[in-house]
Amino acid sequence: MAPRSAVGSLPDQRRDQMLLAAAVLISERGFSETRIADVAERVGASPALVVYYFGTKDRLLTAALRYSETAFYAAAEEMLTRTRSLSRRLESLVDMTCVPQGSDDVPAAWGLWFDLWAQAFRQPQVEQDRIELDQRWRDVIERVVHDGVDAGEIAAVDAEEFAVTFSCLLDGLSIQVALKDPVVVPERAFRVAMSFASRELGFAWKPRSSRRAAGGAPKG
Amino acid sequence: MAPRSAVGSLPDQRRDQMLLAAAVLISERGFSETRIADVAERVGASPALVVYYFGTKDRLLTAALRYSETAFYAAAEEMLTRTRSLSRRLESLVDMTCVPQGSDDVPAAWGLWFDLWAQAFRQPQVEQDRIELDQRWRDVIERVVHDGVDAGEIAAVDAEEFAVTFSCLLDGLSIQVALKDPVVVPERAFRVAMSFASRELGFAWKPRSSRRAAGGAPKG
DNA sequence: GTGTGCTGACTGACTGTTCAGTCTATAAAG
DNA sequence: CTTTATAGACTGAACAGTCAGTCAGCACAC
Repeated sequence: MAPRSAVGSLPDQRRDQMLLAAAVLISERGFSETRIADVAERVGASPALVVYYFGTKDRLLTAALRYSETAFYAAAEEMLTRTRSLSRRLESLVDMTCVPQGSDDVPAAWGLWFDLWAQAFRQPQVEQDRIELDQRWRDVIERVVHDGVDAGEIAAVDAEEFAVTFSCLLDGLSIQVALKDPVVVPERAFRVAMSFASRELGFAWKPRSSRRAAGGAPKG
Repeated sequence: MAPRSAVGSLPDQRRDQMLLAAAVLISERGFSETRIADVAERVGASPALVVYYFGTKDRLLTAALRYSETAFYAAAEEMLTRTRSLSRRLESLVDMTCVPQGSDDVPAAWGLWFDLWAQAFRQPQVEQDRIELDQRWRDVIERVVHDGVDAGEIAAVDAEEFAVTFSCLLDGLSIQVALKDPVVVPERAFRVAMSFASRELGFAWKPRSSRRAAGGAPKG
């Protein structure tokens, strides 16, 4: 099927398959409800093989968490290379966190965040990982702001302080959206986040009349 | 020990003991890591008795979640009766969410939030409960703002919009604090939240030079 | 004696992990 | 080219521990 020596050995592919499968399952069912037999079945292998690769269930699941979060940030940074305008960039960032998306590629689904937080709250190792990941996220925001200043789109501001505040606001908004709060629907979360940013940074922004239909993720 | 017919029958007391114990344990270990036997041991009863009262583990745990969240909002509303000034009220609300507290009375600890969210994301019944609870929280904020307007402390604003934004910001900040992010320490979370509120609502607010040492709560 | 609070002992199901051993492929030896 | 050896990927089956939930019955109140 796949060219053998394309990139990554066969075992490496297996590993990634398992991590992806685990990430999807965690997102759907939750960390503790994910059985290693489930992961095995999803990649067409025996449970023993999963253990063979990861040694223990915990290591598999935390690796899966890292795997997909890393993918999420990679996607964010990749987006920045395609988009240059400050407002467009911020819109994309908000989209990534506050708008339902059912991509199978990047299962940075909300379910994962909840379990990542719960895990980070109790496991020191995960706690450290999360801190680094979140710092990276704030760095992305900060850089976007600095670029906007450098490009003359906005006046100078305290980018770090903005990044802290904005990232927290996004977290809070995405929680409401993820938990289907009828008051904080995706369009509103988007509008709240963007109008906050435009107010704080001082650029003009108007909500588009109608954004992409607020559909549930495609899902099954 | 306790007067038998003080308030609530003996069984009612038992029930509450169990709910409290369960809440504490969930906060410490997490929802799925909390065993019926643990709860039983903590109240000095047999595991069978816990089942006798709640029928099933799931019912116990979700009831415990509801129990402590309700207690949290009750405490918030009680605070409002003691405090009248807008800024003081907001400070108290921020304190309740963003400052570490180890009260045994109100175990609305952060661990519970993470598990409540994870549960709400997957269980429709819990989802509904959480929505109602959060609406209540926004109502508290909204009322505080309205009172401030009525008392002439601030000019009229869109209180509902503020409540949505502010509650989300608080959620995000409290996550960082709970997960011990070195960049968002409690004092900073407090300052970010309050300066946001003062900016949006238009009242004067200055960070106190040094707030209560960022540390352990008074404890029992 | 009837009901309620309560328990100890038990079990049935689940599931992470182990292990002995199979299969395939590449490498070395003859 | 054939045979043998070695390693790594992989599996089926069993093990061992955990735990939610059951049940028969005890104690005490009314």
